[in-house]
Amino acid sequence: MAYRKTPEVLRRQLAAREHLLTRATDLVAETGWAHTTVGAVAAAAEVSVGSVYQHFPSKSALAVEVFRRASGHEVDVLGETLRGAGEPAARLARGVALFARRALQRPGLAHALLAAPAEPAVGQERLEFRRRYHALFAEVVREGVDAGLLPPQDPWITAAALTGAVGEVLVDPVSTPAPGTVEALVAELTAMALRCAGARTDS
Amino acid sequence: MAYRKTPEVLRRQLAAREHLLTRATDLVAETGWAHTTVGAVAAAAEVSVGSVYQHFPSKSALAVEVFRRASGHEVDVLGETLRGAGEPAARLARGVALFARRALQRPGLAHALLAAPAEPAVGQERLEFRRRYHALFAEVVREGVDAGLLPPQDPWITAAALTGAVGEVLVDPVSTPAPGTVEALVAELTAMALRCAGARTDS
DNA sequence: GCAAGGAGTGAACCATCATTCAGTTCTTTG
DNA sequence: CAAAGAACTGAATGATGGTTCACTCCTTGC
Repeated sequence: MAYRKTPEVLRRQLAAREHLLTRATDLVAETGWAHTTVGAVAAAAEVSVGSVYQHFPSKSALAVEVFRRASGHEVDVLGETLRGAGEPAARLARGVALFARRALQRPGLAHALLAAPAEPAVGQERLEFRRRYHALFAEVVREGVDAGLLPPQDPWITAAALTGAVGEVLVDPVSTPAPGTVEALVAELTAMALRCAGARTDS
Repeated sequence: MAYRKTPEVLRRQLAAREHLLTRATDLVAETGWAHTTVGAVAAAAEVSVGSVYQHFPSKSALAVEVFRRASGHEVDVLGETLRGAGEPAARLARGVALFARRALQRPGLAHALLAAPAEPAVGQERLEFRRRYHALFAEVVREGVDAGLLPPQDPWITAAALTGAVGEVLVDPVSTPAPGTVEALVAELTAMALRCAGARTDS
């Protein structure tokens, strides 16, 4: 035997894979899924088209991994906040604000993850992650209802509304124009979320 | 001159056009935009591919018209209800219920219109119609706020949440399984909408 | 240095569709 | 019925973009 994979080679391979993923994510955030062709990703990562297939079995697989990474991170962050300390309503408010603020910081990526047209495999993945968002929101709402802090309601519907509301705001490119408007928007969204869940705003 | 268009011929042409549109709409509702190719539409309408181009300059034009017809009808119906008689909150409740009920009656079409991946031209149209839905909802909310019947709020955000919430419920294929569940779902959605706008539910 | 074998390359290949157009069929009118 | 002029047809065309593969370039271990 004259050749064996060395740790150094493996490290380099992994790095190349990471590089492809980050460049592909950037591309998706900037241009959307439609413009993210294999050729474009390869060019952005400064490798050949063929090399992409050394790391991913197909374009779909690459796209799905891009989606999973970005979305997974959001779910984790949101989950941490929603499951944190404090009363359910307070956690809900913090979660919505965090979710919205993060999305508004990276509008392109948020749009790609939540709404932009994508190939079927990514669409499937999107459904799966939407379910996770719903589950997280629904859990907090359920807690609030069970503790008598929120009025009786179907937590799943409320959760869907919250996800949908934030998503809607992002889908419309008319929004997020002035940087100074962000906090006002977040405040309005949070207030809406609390009303939506039936929390007393006693403003 | 040996040939001139006869009213009969014009009628037949118009009928063929209508036929194409209805079959295309059915196809989109059943299989989504991706599977709705020119060839598939032609086959469904039992005409040749070339004939499609006698009625529409391009596939995009056909798709856009399919979308406009279906969505336009929904906007009209919703607008009528939201601008009808009664207090803002009552109209809002009726509008949401109507919107949801109609969507749940034709889940495939609703999904195609609100969420399914589509070509850019249709996506653009979708944005436009989403804005119309928002405007309709926002108008009612604004009326309620101005009349002091609803708490101060950004009507646009509330409208976005309402659209998003109904959309979310439809995007998830897990929903709308049992036919008997529809009314319960509509009731929950309506209650959520009223909370969302800050209307007193005084249940 | 060198043989073995993987990694990297990109032009060629292939599949999918939208679109066109030369030929055919149908309608109208004299 | 015949000529004119549309409407209809579907195979050919063209564009796009994912996938492959014969080839070159590196690394490794002797």
